[in-house]
Amino acid sequence: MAATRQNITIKDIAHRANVSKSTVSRVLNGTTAVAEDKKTAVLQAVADLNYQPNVMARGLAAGQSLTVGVLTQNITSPYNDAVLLGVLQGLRGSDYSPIFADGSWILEQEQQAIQTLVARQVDGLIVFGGETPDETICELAHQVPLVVAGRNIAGLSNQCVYVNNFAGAYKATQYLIELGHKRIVHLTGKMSHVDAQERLRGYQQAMMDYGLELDEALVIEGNFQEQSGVLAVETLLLRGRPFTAIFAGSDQMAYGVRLALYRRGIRVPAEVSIIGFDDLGSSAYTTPPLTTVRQPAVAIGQAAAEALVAMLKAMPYSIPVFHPELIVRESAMRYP
Amino acid sequence: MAATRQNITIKDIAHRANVSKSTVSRVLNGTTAVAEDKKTAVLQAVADLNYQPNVMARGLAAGQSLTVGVLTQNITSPYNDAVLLGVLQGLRGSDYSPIFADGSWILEQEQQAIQTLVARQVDGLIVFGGETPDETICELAHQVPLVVAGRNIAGLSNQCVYVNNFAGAYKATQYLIELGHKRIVHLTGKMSHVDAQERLRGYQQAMMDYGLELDEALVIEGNFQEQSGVLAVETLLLRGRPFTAIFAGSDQMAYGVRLALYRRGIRVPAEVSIIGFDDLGSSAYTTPPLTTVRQPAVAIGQAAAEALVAMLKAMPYSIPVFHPELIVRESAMRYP
DNA sequence: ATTTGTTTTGGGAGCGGTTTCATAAATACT
DNA sequence: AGTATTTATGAAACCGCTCCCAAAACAAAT
Repeated sequence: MAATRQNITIKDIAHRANVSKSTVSRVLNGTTAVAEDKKTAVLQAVADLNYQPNVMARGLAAGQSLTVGVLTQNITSPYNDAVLLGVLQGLRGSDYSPIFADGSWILEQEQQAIQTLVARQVDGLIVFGGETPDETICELAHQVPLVVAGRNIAGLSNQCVYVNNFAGAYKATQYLIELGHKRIVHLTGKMSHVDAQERLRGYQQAMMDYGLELDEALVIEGNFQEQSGVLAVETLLLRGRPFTAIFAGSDQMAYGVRLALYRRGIRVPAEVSIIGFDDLGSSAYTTPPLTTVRQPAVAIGQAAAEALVAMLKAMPYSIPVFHPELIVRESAMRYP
Repeated sequence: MAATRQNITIKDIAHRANVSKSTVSRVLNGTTAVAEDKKTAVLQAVADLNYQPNVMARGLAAGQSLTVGVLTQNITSPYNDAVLLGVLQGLRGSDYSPIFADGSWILEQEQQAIQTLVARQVDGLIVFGGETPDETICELAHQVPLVVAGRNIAGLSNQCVYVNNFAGAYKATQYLIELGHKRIVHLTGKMSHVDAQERLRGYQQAMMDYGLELDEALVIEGNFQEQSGVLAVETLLLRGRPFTAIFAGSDQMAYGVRLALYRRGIRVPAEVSIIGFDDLGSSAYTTPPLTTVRQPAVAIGQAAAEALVAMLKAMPYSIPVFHPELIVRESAMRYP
């Protein structure tokens, strides 16, 4: 029933079952064969006393904590949240519990967070993005099993789970082009993030492949957030360069773009097409519903967690490749 | 620099500083006065060896784990995420680290999650909503310090942090009424949640206070998610009862409502006004920007965490009262 | 029946800290 | 100066569990 707080130990049940502590430990962990009768006696005692092993003692003795550290980055975007949810799901059922520490995209705080996690003897680490340089992470990877989510680190790519941003951006751009658009704006994320860089590359490649001009004025740097979307539109309008479509590097920015256009009375998609990136839950409910590139956020988190658990059990694991998928809804249409 | 994995113990630094383990422990915890010279020697050794105390060992010995358990409910809604972020922030700086377990709004799984947490000797618990009956939580509260977020439990209200849903709903409805609306729809959340019940009450009270008819047909049960918003509008239209405004029990449902109306070509707010509840980040960027009742999600989480930490330190604490605030944007207007 | 080989089982030494207790040193008091 | 107090410090017990090791129990083989 209710969790009885702090008391009965392995000793108690050893006594009650008339065996030694060692034997109790054995049946509990299944490390060695134990006579059937003693086994049931132990199990009975465990049930009777509602025994719960002390995880800390176990951890101390066995040298592992059965926890995995999760280094988050200021959980704030719906996308990250979804990945996190995936992690939780992926861990469920395993014996591991997640313990969080936040880095807030600030190098120093990240280091601090990692310290905290390591001091807590986490058995493994899941690292979300962050500002920590690749080499530092590689180094860290030698000291503790780790999986990186949402970031691809050179020399560690078999421990990274991410989607091909380049391909996703390419698809989005290609889609727009094939709809007849020629003056396509790309609103990037924060360019210090690899994701943003890759998406820009995908956009550029698609434009080039289709023989379209790469106009500098059509690329605007945002920061993944809504507000930068509205700013971008204002900048664009100010510049006066014509455009018929906007490919935003995140759904959130697409929302901002949408609103700014709405404010100016510019119809979507009749006058300007919009396409986003992420496919947040609410993107299916914007007006009009947003055409976007889906990143399977939950699946990514789950894969990361499962891979880590497999690593910890020294079992073979493989990280699936995640392909971004174009979700066609109603915010983009043929031009002219 | 990099976190050195698993090795130097208190013994090492005791040796290096030419003192006993006890003394090291003392200077580290400041439990007893220690001669100045030995103290600096210890500190020096700690610095030299980059010593990190083993949290599990410390926990075992001291009988506390310096972790707090967080019982989440299927992190999935942006609102919950924000509260969670607040918890993380509130814990930062304290010595406590959060460890998560998810209940998914499923009673059985919740129990399981709580078990897990308790087995890990968490020093305190933060409980998010959930299906666990009030009494069970009260009982639990006797066994482990705990704070409840987003739910008000009778007889435990000084350990609950939440907003006054009734007042928030009242405000929203009142606002609509004062704009001249008379046929106001209320789209509720899942009625098994107290929040939804309270909001409904607030709506009803406001209607009554202003002498407006309480038409059963104008109340529709949703489930907090977007889809139930579109369903609601369809139902409404089918019923054929006229209405000029919709007060949705969550922003997400408001999004759904907005889309359904858009589909039917019904203008917002010209023909129908919409008002939501929560004030999610993206609600400022919908078209039109959503008028809604703000719940200070992050602050709530933070308050919960801080209160818990205070409890654990046996310090006096008080949980601030959170007042929902009406955020007037553009989805509601005067009628006629 | 004795020896050899296999399981089972209990005893006990850690794991890395904290904390009680007793001792040694330092300070106070008569 | 001698005794009573008050610190500062180290030794050792303990937290609850795992796991090595050797003793015990049982089987098989000579």
